[in-house]
Amino acid sequence: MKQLLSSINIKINENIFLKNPESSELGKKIIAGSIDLINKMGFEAFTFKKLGQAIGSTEASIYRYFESKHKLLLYLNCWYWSWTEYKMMFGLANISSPEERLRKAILLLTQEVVEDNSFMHINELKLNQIVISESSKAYLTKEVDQDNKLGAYTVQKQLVQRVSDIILEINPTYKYPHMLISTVIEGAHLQRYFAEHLPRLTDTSDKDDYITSFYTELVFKAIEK
Amino acid sequence: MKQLLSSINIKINENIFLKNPESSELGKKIIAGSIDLINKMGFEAFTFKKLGQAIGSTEASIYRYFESKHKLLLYLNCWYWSWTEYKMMFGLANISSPEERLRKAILLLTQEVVEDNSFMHINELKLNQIVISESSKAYLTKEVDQDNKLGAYTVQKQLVQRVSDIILEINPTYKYPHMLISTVIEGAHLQRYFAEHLPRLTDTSDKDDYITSFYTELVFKAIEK
DNA sequence: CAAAAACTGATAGTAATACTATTATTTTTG
DNA sequence: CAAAAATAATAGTATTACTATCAGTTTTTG
Repeated sequence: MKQLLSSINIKINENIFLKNPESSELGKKIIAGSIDLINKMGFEAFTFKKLGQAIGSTEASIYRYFESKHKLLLYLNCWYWSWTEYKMMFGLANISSPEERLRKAILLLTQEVVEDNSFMHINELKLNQIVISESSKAYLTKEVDQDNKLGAYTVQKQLVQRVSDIILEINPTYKYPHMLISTVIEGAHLQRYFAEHLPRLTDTSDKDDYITSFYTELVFKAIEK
Repeated sequence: MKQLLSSINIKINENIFLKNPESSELGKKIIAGSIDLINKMGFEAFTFKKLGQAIGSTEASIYRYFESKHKLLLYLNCWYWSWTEYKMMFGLANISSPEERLRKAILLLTQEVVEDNSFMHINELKLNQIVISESSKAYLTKEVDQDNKLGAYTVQKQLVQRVSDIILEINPTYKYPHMLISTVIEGAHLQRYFAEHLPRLTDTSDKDDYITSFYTELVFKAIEK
């Protein structure tokens, strides 16, 4: 898997950047550095000036890659979901039972990212943290509709569609497959955040992965005929 | 209900404001005006200067009520959830069946706010929109833990606890009542946002309230013994 | 009812942010 | 190796998120 993934390069919608960060060393430093910095200081406090200092470059140079820090966040978000989609495609291949495929899909969507597959310059662990804490800021803005037109959320939609299709394979009459899956995706991230910062909004345990268990059970009961 | 609610005044945690906005005309204008403006332009573009202009006052005067626009958002959030808790308390009173209480609770948590009970200067409809689009920004920050210590999220926690207790009344062995309810609360808001801006992440229909139906079904199936 | 206290508005000021523009230098590539 | 492209260095602008000061007005309270 590690080998396999490392040889694939994740393609990001071209509308999101001005110059592809994968196309140069500086670009890669911008991505790696931003993952680091946003994780450390939060998206609000993060600036291109600070990023420039951190990676030994300048504000102006970074602006040649991304129009704004909001676009950079869209980029990271896109990357994360494309990466998740790849993991999903490989993870579900060769599983014939739709129930097993669904189970695996939920696992992939809800489990904690622990190992760093070290996708070159991208630390998936830190990126996962960012997606948990910051990604909703990528769409909860007055520019959603514009960004949506640019295709900034296409990958998420695809992912939701893909898993919804599995649900419909199992129960073709289930009425809310998209709602169910988007509830699981966003919910799982939120529950991880709550577990760390607002534990009374969730149920925690040291044992196994409560979050995955909860959502797996939830989905299978929901779609039961 | 309208009469009843109007006579109650919602008490907000004193740590959140510098001076209680309920204590003066200017304070009330700040709240009413901010609900209006944040709704119109989004939290990011909203500033105290613009608010001052909108309500015929000044930036400096507003800063005497709230330390920052973030604190003002916490205030609006607190107000909304306190209001929801009141609606819940009245709505659930005298219902003896825990199943019926749970059903009503889910309805109150997931339904669209349509009428404006006109709680004096507060437009609940607009406030509901703000909570949908902006409230996650109230906790997805690097200051969560501090704000949590101030008690900024106490009402939400209480609400989750209250509904969890109903679940446990129905099924005392259910393992994830808090996760289930916080998933419903946040999920319902998110689904409304998706329905408006990212419809492929949800399932829509013109007919009845799909969101309430979905979450009601989800919860009852989840807690089945 | 007078003095004190609190409140508000007006104005000014600061450091930082989110950019844009210009030019010089370095690197790439044909 | 020359032309083109990319980057660094620097400067500049409007706006933001505040803080500070002060004077006039209202409210409190002894």
